[in-house]
Amino acid sequence: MPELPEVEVVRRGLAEWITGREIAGAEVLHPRAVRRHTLGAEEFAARLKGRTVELAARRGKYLWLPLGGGEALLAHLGMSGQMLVVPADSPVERHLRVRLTFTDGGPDLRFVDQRTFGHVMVAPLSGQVPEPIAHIAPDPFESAFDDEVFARRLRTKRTEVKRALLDQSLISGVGNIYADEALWRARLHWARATDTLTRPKIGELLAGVREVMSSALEQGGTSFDSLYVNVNGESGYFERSLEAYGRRDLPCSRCGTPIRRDAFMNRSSYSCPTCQRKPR
DNA sequence: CTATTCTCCTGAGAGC
DNA sequence: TGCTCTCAGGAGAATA
Repeated sequence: MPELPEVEVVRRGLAEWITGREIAGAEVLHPRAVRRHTLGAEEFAARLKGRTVELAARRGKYLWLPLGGGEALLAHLGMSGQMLVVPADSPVERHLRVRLTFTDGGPDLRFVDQRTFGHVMVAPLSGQVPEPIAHIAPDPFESAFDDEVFARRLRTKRTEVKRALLDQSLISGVGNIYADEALWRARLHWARATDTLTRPKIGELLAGVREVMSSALEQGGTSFDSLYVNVNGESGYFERSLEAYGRRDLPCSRCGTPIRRDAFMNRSSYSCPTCQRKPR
């Protein structure tokens, strides 16, 4: 559920509330949350103790907190992960997985994750980016993202355009929801073969990705309040602004045709049968 | 090498 | 009411 805009909302919250603070201790309440930290939960906690958070960074759906010494606390929210900034004496959340306390006695940073697809780890930085995510492409809001390189790589692939959008090594930050929204904006069917896309159409697709994510980010900002870093996918934006995703049988806002749901990669794909013509 | 499928997980909601 | 089934889906691992 959390895609680039939601993760960016979290990053901003962390930048505001966690930057410059020294970690007093870390507690791992569920080992699965640190499964990608190869040295284990105890080492994870020990590695964090006494470290100071320098800033909050993000690429695509990953976010990380540089800790100095060439290392960072790297996090992926998965499906249901939340980073909450809550008073240290707040009751333990039902799905609390990792808890960080700080030497200033201020609010905790808590990683809460119902479905445990998310994870956190301490990882070395290689340049600006944590080593474990070096294979991830820049996201479309980074200056490092090159539209021409994306277009070239996209047309070289032999797959469907939606699969390509979800391929984080090609473009990062796009998940199932914003993929459907971007395709609707670009009037592209999800199954369109990437090697048949024209350069102008790829331009429309990238514009669609950027527009929908920018718009979502503007509205995502509203779900953040002072002591609470919210990753609440269903708030505000989803009710009002989605044009395709989750709108099965509802009229397309451009042409009135009922939106169609197709099975796609063991999940769903929503599109307008009229605006987004199925390829032969 | 590339492209695709499998797997992990919990809770909400539907259907009987 | 309480059970079973389906669905939600990111991304690394496994497979074709």
